[in-house]
Amino acid sequence: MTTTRPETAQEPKYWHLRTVLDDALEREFEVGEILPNERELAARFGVARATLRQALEQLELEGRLQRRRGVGTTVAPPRTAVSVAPSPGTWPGADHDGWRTVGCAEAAAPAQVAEALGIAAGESVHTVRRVRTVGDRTVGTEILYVPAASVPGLPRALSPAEHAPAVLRELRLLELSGAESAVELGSARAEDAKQLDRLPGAPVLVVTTRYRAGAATAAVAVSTYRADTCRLTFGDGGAVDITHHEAARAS
Amino acid sequence: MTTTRPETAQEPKYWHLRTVLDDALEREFEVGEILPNERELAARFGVARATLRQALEQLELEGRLQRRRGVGTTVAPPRTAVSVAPSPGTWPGADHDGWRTVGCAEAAAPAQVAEALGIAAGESVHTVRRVRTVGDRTVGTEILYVPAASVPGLPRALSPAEHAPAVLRELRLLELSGAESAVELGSARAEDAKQLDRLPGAPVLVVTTRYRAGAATAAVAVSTYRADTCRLTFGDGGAVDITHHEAARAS
DNA sequence: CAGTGGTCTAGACCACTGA
DNA sequence: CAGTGGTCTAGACCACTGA
Repeated sequence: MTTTRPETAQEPKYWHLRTVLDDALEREFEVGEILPNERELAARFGVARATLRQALEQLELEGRLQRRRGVGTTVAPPRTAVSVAPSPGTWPGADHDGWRTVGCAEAAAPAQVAEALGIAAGESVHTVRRVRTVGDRTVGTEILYVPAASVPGLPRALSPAEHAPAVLRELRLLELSGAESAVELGSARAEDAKQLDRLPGAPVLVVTTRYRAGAATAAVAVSTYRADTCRLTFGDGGAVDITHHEAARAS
Repeated sequence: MTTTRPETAQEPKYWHLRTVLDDALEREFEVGEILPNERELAARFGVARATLRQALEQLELEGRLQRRRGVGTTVAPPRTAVSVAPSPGTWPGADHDGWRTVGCAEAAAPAQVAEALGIAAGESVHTVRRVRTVGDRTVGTEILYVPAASVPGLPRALSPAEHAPAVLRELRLLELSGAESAVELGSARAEDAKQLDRLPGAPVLVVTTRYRAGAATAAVAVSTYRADTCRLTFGDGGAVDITHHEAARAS
């Protein structure tokens, strides 16, 4: 038996498949086009379906494919650029920042949240839930934690519909002295997954932002974006459009 | 047959397992501690090894576990905070920015790189390769593309050892007018994977940064960080330490 | 209800590590 | 060389979609 590429004999089958499929996608498929089904593709490449699926998973993770149960696998459009921490000096909840409020509650701060906010566990915190949509797609969800102490002027008796707007309005009365963000990889919890139209465990980019007013932390936001379809942009613009995929080929 | 939780009967087994393991890690294990091997764990939970592995993969993706072939699975330490785009107005290659140069070459710009740089394909570009280490761990790799036109004062005949330092030095002579970054999920190519001590296809956070001098793009950097072990920080500090894992529990 | 992707099994064998 | 995680197979069945 001879192999055509003895030097790459070590390469896992699924990784090689990924490359082959990736090239084929670029050459022979249009965005939105539907691929042959998995059983068909596996047979065509002479591998088990599980192996084929490993390759597809990679490509989906990289934003090249989109798979939907009961429907099929399609070629994904380029990732959506989502601007994060857009204009310095801006509190969350500006009028047209792309977010839509879906709920708000007041409760005692769990330990981890309290720690991030620099308050005692159990102190009262407003929890504003928001979703971000681009076109008609939900690309991100967010939980914004605002200590009750940050918004002392908040009226008492608020209707559920008035709660979130009031909290955000009060927040804007504070002078924002700075904000820091961190980005890391996570997996979608059941609730987020449903809102993002993904299965639980889907890879997400988690952005944690701390908003400061004076020396204190006035609020903390935890935002969750679909990792397969989003590219998070920081700084003045988001125009850079070299993807990892293309850059790697170039190297 | 009755299930103890009829309302969660729909939950995939591997997802439930992930949760159970995650709780067990927090309660019964120390950072660095080694877990029972996969065959043992699968037997203990009464699932196939493949199913157990799906749960472990999730936890590794989330930075909770570290798996090494031939060694075992250990509880991972908290993610390393890596500062990205640290001080505004700073070119890459400052003296102590955590990067170490590992090579430099000059070649014709491939199409994608040329486009990002705003130059014609085939124009000459210096390609500086660097790695970033924290402690003795390589957490990131980078390719910095600098058009030859950006560094006109570069001496001719340079020894390989002098090439990269000279390019970075020339770059610092330009006035930096701004920089934009984008973060997205990718998978490690063979070369990056080796440097990051991961297998090909490992999830990485890809940061693409465009450095501007005047209206032109003076350089583009593509940095690749281990997604399992890194948390990328933007802005003044990186002190926010709510992880997705903990925030989700709190919600 | 046909067709799709998602989950799960039981098993074999390979690549790698460190004693 | 024993023990670990990584790869791969062949198959069954489930959940979901849209005609």
